[in-house]
Amino acid sequence: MPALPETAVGLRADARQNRDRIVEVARRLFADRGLDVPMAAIARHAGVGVATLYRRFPTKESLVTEVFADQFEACVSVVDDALADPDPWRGFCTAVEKVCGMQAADRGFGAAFVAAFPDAVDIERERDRAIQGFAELTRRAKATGRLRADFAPDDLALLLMANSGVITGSAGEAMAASRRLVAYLLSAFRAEQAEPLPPPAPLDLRDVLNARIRDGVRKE
Amino acid sequence: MPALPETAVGLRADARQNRDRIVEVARRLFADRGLDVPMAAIARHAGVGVATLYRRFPTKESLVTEVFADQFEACVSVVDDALADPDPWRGFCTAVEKVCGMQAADRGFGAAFVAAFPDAVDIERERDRAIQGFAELTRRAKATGRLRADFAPDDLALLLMANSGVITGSAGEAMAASRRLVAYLLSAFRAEQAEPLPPPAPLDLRDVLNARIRDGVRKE
DNA sequence: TGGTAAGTGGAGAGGATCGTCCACTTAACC
DNA sequence: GGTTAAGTGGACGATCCTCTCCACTTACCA
Repeated sequence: MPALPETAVGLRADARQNRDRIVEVARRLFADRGLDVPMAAIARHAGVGVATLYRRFPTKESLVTEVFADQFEACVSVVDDALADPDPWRGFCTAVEKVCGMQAADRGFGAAFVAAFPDAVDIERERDRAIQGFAELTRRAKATGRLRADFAPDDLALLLMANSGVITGSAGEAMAASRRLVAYLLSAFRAEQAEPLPPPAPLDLRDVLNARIRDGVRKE
Repeated sequence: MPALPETAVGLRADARQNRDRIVEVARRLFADRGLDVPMAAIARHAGVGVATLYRRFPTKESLVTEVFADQFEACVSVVDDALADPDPWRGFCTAVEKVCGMQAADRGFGAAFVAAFPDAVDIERERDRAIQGFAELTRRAKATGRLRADFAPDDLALLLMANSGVITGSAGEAMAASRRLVAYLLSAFRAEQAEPLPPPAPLDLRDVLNARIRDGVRKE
C-alpha cells in the first residue's frame, strides 16, 4: 500500500524542501504565538504562497497535527521514563514537572494538547497512551503511600488545564508561573497533609479535550 | 455637569426599557457562553436591532463593562467580608473560594476579570481595590501562622489564572473542577507542610491582566 | 393634535481568516 | 533539449465579526 505518502516521501526535491521549511516555520510560530497564527503568516514566513501550504496540509488542523506529532511522542516518552523510575512518587513528580514545562515552553503545544483534534488519529493515540501511562504511574505512586489516596486520575486533567491557564505573557513569565503552580500542586498531592478531603467530581480528560474543538455551535 | 447620562437617566421610556433588556440579555449570554458572543446575537435576543445596541454601548467593551460592573462590586465586597472575619486564615480561604466560585459560575465574569479592559476605569478601580484588599488579607493570614510565609501576593494571580484554566465544559463541570482545584491549592498554601520551597518569580496581576487585551499586535 | 428630536432597524462598509482556483513555472526523466 | 506532470503563487470566494449610516418611526410636550 504505497498510497499514503504520509510524511514527505515521493515529493519532488523542491517541494520537499518547501514542506520542511513550512513545518519548521510553523513550529516556531506556534510555539511563540499559539495556534491562532494565520495560515497566510506561516506561508509568508516560509517564503511560499498559501496554495503551497494548503497543498501539503489541506487544513490547518493537519498542519498542527504534523507539527506537534513529535512533541506528543516526547510527552509519551516522558511518561515511559517516569514508569521506569524505581521510585514511583519521584517518577510521578518529574513527569508532571516535565510535561507542564513543555506546555509552558511551547504555547502551541499547550493549546494543541488541550484543544484536541478529533481526526488527528496519531495525536489522539499518543495522547491516550500518555494518559494511560499516567494512570499507571498514579496507581504505583499511591501504592508507595506518598501520593494521597483520594487523588483521582482525572486530577491530571485538572492539573494540565490549570497549568494552561497560567501560561500568558512572555515565555519566561509563563515558565516561572507554571513552575510555581506545579510546585504548589505537587505539594498538595502529597499524602502527608491530606487532612481535609477536597470535593470530588473531576472531569474526564478525553471528554474535556474533545469538547474544546466544538466552536461551530452557532445555533440560535 | 449634566452631560453624563452614564447609566440610563434621561432616556425616553421605551429606550430605557430596551437598554435594560439589552443588559439583562447580555449578562445571561456572557455567563453562558463567555465574552465572544457576537453583538448581533445579543441584539437579536433582546429583540432590538444592532444599531440600538451600538447607540447605547458604542463599543462591545463598554457593554461588557456595564454588564460586569456589579459583579466586580460583589467581588470587592467578598474581600471586605473576608477582612471583617476575626480569623484571617478562614477569611482568606472563604474569599478565595467565593471569588473562584464566581469565576466558575459565570464564564463571562472569569473572562472579564482576566481580560481587563484598559479604558474601563470603573472596573479597573474596583479590581485594584479587590487586589489591595487581598494583599492585606494575605498579610494578616500570614501573621496568624496559618498561611505559609513564602506565599507571594502575586500567587493570587496564579490562582485566578489557574482557575480560569479549568473552566470549560458545562457549568456543573466547571464548578466541580474549580472547587477541587481551589481545595488542592488552599491545602498547598497552609503553613504546616510548607516543606519544600517552590520557585519564586510570580507575575504581577495588573500587568498580566492588562497584557491580555493586546491582540492588535499584527506586526510582521 | 401635531411638531420634533430622540429612537430604531437593517443593510453594508471594513477587516480578518480559512480555504479554493487556475494560469503559470519548473524539476525530472527520456 | 523537450515534454509533462508536479508544483507554485496570488487573487478570490465565503464566512464571521465589529461598528456605521441613513431613511423611517414614535414618544413626549405644548
